[in-house]
Amino acid sequence: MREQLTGHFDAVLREILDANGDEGAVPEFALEAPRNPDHGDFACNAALLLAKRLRRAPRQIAEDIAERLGKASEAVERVEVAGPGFVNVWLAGSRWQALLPRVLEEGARYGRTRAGEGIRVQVEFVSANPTGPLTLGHGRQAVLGDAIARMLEAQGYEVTREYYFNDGGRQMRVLGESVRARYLEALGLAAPPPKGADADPETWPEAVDGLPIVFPKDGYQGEYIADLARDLHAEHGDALVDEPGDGLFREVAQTSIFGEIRKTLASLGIEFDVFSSEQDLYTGGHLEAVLGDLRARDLVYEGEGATWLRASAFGLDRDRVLVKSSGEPTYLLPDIAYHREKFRRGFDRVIDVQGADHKEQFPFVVEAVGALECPKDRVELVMHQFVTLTRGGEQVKQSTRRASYVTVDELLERVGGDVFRFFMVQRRSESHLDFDLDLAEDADWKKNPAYRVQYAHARTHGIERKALEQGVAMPDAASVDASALELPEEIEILKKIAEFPDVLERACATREPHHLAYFGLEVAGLWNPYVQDGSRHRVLSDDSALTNARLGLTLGVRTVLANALTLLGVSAPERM
RNA sequence: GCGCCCGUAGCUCAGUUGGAUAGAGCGUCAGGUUGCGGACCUGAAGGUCGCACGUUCGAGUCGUGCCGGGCGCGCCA
Repeated sequence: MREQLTGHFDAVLREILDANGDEGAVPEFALEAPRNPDHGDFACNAALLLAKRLRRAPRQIAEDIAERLGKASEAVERVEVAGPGFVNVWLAGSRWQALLPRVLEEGARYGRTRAGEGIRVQVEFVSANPTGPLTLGHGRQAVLGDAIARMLEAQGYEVTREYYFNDGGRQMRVLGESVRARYLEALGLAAPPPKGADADPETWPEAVDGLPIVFPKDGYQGEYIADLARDLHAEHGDALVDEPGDGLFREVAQTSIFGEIRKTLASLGIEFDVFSSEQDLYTGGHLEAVLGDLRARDLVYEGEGATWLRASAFGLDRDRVLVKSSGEPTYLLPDIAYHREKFRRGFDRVIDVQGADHKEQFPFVVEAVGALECPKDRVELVMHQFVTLTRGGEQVKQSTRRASYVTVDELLERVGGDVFRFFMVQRRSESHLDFDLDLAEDADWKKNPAYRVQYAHARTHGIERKALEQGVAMPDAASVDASALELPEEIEILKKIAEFPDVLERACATREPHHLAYFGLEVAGLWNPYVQDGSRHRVLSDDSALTNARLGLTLGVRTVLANALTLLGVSAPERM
């Protein structure tokens, strides 16, 4: 509908420019639905943009546009010049009503496009190292990344969801050592690390009660580590006393924790297509290759016993270590190698979803792969800020170090996957997210935004159930006739339904799924009061034409709500 | 100190490539309903868009400088 009108405007502006002997291009004008309905269905600012160029008053140009436009299209019911020179357009009322058969026809496809057909895009997200359960930050990222992937799929892109984890470096060794320490504690051969006031590792004694503290100072203190150690003790007795932390302990811990992470993701309904590990890059010889290629471009040098990336050559503020003096790579080198592999695997577009704490390092990776002839402008970063948890009006303190943080699992247990997802995706990703646990646990659909949208959807099924009880058939695309929809609130709902494709397109293009959440809330905000106020407009009445139209509206509302919720990974229940 | 993000109603937050009178939910207040359910309706108040300059027909939106909050600035990942 808007495309058509844009075309009309384009043609009219061409005429006007020609009439003025101006052969320049038609300016990029805006044609949008104004907030204020008194300003028409669409408003165009073209006259304002042309005022200077044509040296005429904007209102005068607007009058010209309005006059020509009226003749150009039958879909236009009324054109008006307003304000400083806006051209406001009213479409014939039937235009909105004519939308309904199309929406019912397309159903789950409504809003989808094929814009991305044949384009391969990788979305890398979560990518948490298997050293512990997923935190709320990971949870936000999981929901965000998956929603972005879903939106891209809805636009026809060929999407690969990928999870990358570091299993080659120090962190995993520390993990193994932590489990080993707990194992030795279980055997009575080691003392646990001090707690409470003496918790600072720098002040730990060598031994307590004659037992050495073998727990690493930067070890993982979570209870799950002790659980793993107890399991190993139960299975192997004391047979592992001489086992190094970096061996069996590490492997068992990694496998077990990764299993838990995947279980958490599965309960959120998230499945990855590919898991990539740092270890694969080692065994494939990719690190040496990258290092050699960077060296060939004089981007690597030795200093202080380490190997450095000459990042200052890219205009970045400092150089970075690629290989430590110990001979071990930092995370940066595998990261560069990994990103080069992304392009070698044929992705046209690469999206990295990461927490704000990783943002600083992104340019180093991008510039490095760019120097290796990769199309660096096709890598983009979607950054998200952290999550805080509020309960009873107070922030719940989270401390990774003391392993006293709320996990995704714990929250899922309390509020369920749908509420979790909706809350996590409701905010712009670059804003802090305050997860209000009281609100999330509130079962009241009037208050809890996730339920408000779901309930609006369930209500459309409630109406259908009642219709069937009364022997009234639901209309379909062929039998629906929306012309009886004349009330302002009904036209408003139709307009909102018409917006959906634009909302999806924008949300997808900007990688901002929160627009879909707000769209759902807006639809619910129109639909719930409409249904509630059955005294003024009952859907089911004696007037069969009106009933048909309102049932059609019901199905239209259902369609956009179901589609929006599905794109967010939130279920669209038939009853609540 | 430097870099990035944020600052909009009492609270949590939206605000479409710069557009007309800045919005939603919750909370507050005032009326109306109390019929069965966890979930009733209507309306109102509430704003110097952190501050100040600048860009222009027009700034919450763009630029510069301050103020306040968060994150980052390792041979950690």
